[in-house]
Amino acid sequence: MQNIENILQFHISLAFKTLFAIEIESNQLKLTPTRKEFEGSHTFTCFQFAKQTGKAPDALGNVIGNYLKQNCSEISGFNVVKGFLNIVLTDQYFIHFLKSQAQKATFDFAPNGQKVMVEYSSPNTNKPLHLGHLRNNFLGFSMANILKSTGYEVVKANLINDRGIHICKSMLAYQKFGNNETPQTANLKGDKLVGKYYVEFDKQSKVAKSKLIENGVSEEDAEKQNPLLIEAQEMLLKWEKGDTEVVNLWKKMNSWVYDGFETTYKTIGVAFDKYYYESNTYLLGKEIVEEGIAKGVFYKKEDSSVWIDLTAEGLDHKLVLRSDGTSVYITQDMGTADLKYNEFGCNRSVYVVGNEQDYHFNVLFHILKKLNRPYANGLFHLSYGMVDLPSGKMKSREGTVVDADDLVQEMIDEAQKQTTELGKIDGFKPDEAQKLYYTLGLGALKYFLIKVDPKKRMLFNPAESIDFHGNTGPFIQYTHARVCAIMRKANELKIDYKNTQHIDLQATEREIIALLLECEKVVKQASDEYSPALIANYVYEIAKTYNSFYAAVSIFQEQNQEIVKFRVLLSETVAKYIKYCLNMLGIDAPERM
RNA sequence: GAUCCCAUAGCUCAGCUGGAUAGAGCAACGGUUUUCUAAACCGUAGGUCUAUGGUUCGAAUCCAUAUGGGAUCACCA
Repeated sequence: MQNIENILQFHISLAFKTLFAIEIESNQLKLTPTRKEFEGSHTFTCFQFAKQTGKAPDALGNVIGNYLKQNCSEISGFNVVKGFLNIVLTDQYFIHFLKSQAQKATFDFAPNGQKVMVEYSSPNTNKPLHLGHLRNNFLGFSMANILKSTGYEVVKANLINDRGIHICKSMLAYQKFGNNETPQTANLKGDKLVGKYYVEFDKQSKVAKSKLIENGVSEEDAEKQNPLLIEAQEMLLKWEKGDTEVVNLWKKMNSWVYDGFETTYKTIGVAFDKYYYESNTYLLGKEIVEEGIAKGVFYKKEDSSVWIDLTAEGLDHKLVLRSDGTSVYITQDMGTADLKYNEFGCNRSVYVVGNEQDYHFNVLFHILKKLNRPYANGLFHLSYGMVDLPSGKMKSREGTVVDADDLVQEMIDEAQKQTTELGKIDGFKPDEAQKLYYTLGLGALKYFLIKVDPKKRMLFNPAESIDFHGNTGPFIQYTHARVCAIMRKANELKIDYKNTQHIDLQATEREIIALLLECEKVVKQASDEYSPALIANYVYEIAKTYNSFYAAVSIFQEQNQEIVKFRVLLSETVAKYIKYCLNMLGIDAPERM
């Protein structure tokens, strides 16, 4: 069945052609949802066509409205208010649409033959995951689901930053102060144990630094002369040379961290198809530098450092290789981009990375375009804002981070508290109840982090637990569970709702179906614009409108059996849409709560 | 110094590819349950859309400038 918006646009375009001999492309005719206070579901704005048709907006609306009413069987009527043509669809069309949706096994788009990689999470192995990582993980996982739903073949990748000076800091502190403790002996998750030594390094190096300053060394020199930092740098050199002792320690501590991360990933419900490790990729990209010089994209300075001039793009001159021939970050990112493409051949590639790296990715993408990489035009940086606390930015060294595992547990506990208070788990087995707390706690957390436009920074107040009422995950989950209760009763009563006949609809019923008509467009937009938030806000709209309907009418008390059937069908379809949308966000839709 | 992002109700956010009287949730106040799940629903109140100018039939939305907040740019990662 063809999309109603296209049908309307087609007929409006035809109206312009027939009535005014004006050719307007269908997709130039913008339709907006009709405001609630007017009758209709789609609105066509006439102002912009007043001049070329020589008619006042109101008159134009009437002429087109009449044409549509006579020529388009999906339209039952129209009204014109101050130049806005509000189009009223027939109830038959709404019901027909509902029935067609009820038959669908899935709302996924047909495969489009394109392949996309979504790189997200990408943690450092020197400290545990925190709230900021959760935003990244939920956005990335959700984005992968949305792309998959719109027809892409998706590869979820995690590029783990497992080497570098920050890792050596944890290693050094462990070596000095760790007494060979292990996650088992310390009874700590592996990532937490390693993180503990990262903090310890910072603490000890501050002590060492202030001692130097006491002895008359300047602030700046004390930083450079700090013996702990020097040792860490030496350790990094040893690692690069493959020193057995250092490498073994590195392997041991990283394996602890990976165990810890896997536990967290499993809990928060994210997964990856491919892991990349910087220890394997940090040397990549040098041959691309050579290639770039040969192509004249890069230039070499006298000190043999290599640069790119991006002033024409409004950026700067940017270093791509140091004078000593060693890589910088962007060198390996070029190499990794090639590696990914050679391995998976994705024509699109999404990097879910915080907005502090906006400039970096801007440069990287410009470089890859200049190097004529076949995948260059499909690159996208899904940049997201920081999660701030009321006190400001989270800082791991200052202990002001909200730990991911702790927060998840708090959410589950809060779900348990609220569920128990409401007395909603009668008849639940203990493990079912536990699963529900988990589903609701995670649902609240994920929705909270996803509903905000990714590019905006957002505020999290630890003093106020994340809400379970209003515009929240549990509200939407609740609506789903409500419908499931309806369906259980409908099945009990053996209502043959799939076979619903044509009836007259209520305004609120039309409103719901009009929303469902929007779904495809919203999902497409979320996919094209890389914004899971659009789906979050959309599914909330559905839940809210359905709850309004639910309170306004009675389904099973209704005398007319055809109306009962219709309402059950409407309810079932709403539940399917809610579940579909929530699942794209990585949120489960419970059947009871 | 340069560049980028952000600013909407007391709070948290939608709306931003120009359209009708700027919307939700939370918090506040009032109401709704012998009926399908009240984590809900209905209502009241709450706004100089940071400011000024411009573009036009029409600006929260586009442009310019200013203010405030954040981030980035170094042979750092």
